Amino acid sequence: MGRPKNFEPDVVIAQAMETFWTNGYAGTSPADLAEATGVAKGSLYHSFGSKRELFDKALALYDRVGSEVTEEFLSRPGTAKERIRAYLVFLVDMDLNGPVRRGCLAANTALELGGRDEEATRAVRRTEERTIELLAARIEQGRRDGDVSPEIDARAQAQFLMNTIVGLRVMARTFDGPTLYRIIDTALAGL
Amino acid sequence: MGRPKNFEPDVVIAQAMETFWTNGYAGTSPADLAEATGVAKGSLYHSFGSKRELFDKALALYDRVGSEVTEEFLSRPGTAKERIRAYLVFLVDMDLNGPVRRGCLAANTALELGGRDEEATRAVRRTEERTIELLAARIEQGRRDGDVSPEIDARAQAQFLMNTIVGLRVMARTFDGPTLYRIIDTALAGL
DNA sequence: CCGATTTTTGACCCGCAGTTCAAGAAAGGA
DNA sequence: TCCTTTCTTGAACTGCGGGTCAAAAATCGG
Repeated sequence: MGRPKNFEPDVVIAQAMETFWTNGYAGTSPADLAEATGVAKGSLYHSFGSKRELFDKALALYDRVGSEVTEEFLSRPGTAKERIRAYLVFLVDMDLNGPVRRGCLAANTALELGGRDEEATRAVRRTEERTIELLAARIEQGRRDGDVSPEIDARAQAQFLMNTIVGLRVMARTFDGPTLYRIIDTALAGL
Repeated sequence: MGRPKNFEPDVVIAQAMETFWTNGYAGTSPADLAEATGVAKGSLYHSFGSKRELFDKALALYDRVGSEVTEEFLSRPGTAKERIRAYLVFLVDMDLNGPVRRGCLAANTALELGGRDEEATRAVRRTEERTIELLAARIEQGRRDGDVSPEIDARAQAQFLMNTIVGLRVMARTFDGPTLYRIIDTALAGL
């Protein structure tokens, strides 16, 4: 009972995520969120409590969607190296083709709030860990399939790739496509 | 003539740099700068014009100091791989040992202002380019010395290393020392 | 010592960020 | 229909961020 919500909370969270992604946490005002979602400020506070709590929901959504995309990319047919390259290229292209280069929400948050904000730091780390797991699993599978050398330490390699990804998404702010693609090639030379 | 300045502009810029480095551009208020420098707000505005202009000076200083340190590290005796490893370890340790993990001012700025702020983006890119040059030159020298394979493309390798550095300085916000050192090892395996 | 020049400084201003709130609107139940 | 509950919304409030200013304080040349 009571008056029904006249918006889909999940949709609003998704719109908020986009806004935070583009403008950063501090760079997004309640007014921005109201405009982006079409929901009045007061109503947002009523439903989500605070800007901060809404941001947490946005981070969680980003984590879910991100790991789905990663899984999807890595599970398609091909060698480990091929699939991982396709994934990295996809990430870079996402930045290059967008109207604004916004990088990775998790990495952006790590830089903006990392160390200063307990909860945000944990959320970011969770997202990174999960990606590392997925990469490590795919490399492991490559070893079983025989397209990855048994010398390779899957987890170490996955952590290194995670580092490369984070780097790329920051470098995408300042460097051009060819340079970024060349970095991908060099990073994957060891696989 | 006129009343002499009560402070060393270079010292104030250095103190401002530290503050921006720790708290970010948006996260640093004029009041913070006044407290960090011991100079009253009005006086800072009189001398530097605006928060933004002071930040530009801070970025320029960071660039100068950074390239000196890089040069210093790479020019010591040893193979290219040894010297570059020492440099990467130094950067990581800097973050790990500090009271707060603040990463790299240039990378932080790339994320905070990159794409949105013309001047800042250029400054960051300048710093990154310079580092790449220094790394490429050292690798080139390694090739001449015979400790680097002639197969290696010095510039591509340098860009890749720059990417690794940027990644490390973001990952330092969320990951522990051993993981970061392992990433360095993996990244340098190809040299 | 006086005026010209340059700094110093806290007080002051404007606007906006983040939040709260009171009044009203839309449901369902008795 | 009226009451309760839940949601909606713009108005209003508080605090602070970035910046300006007027008056006082150093310094120097004449």
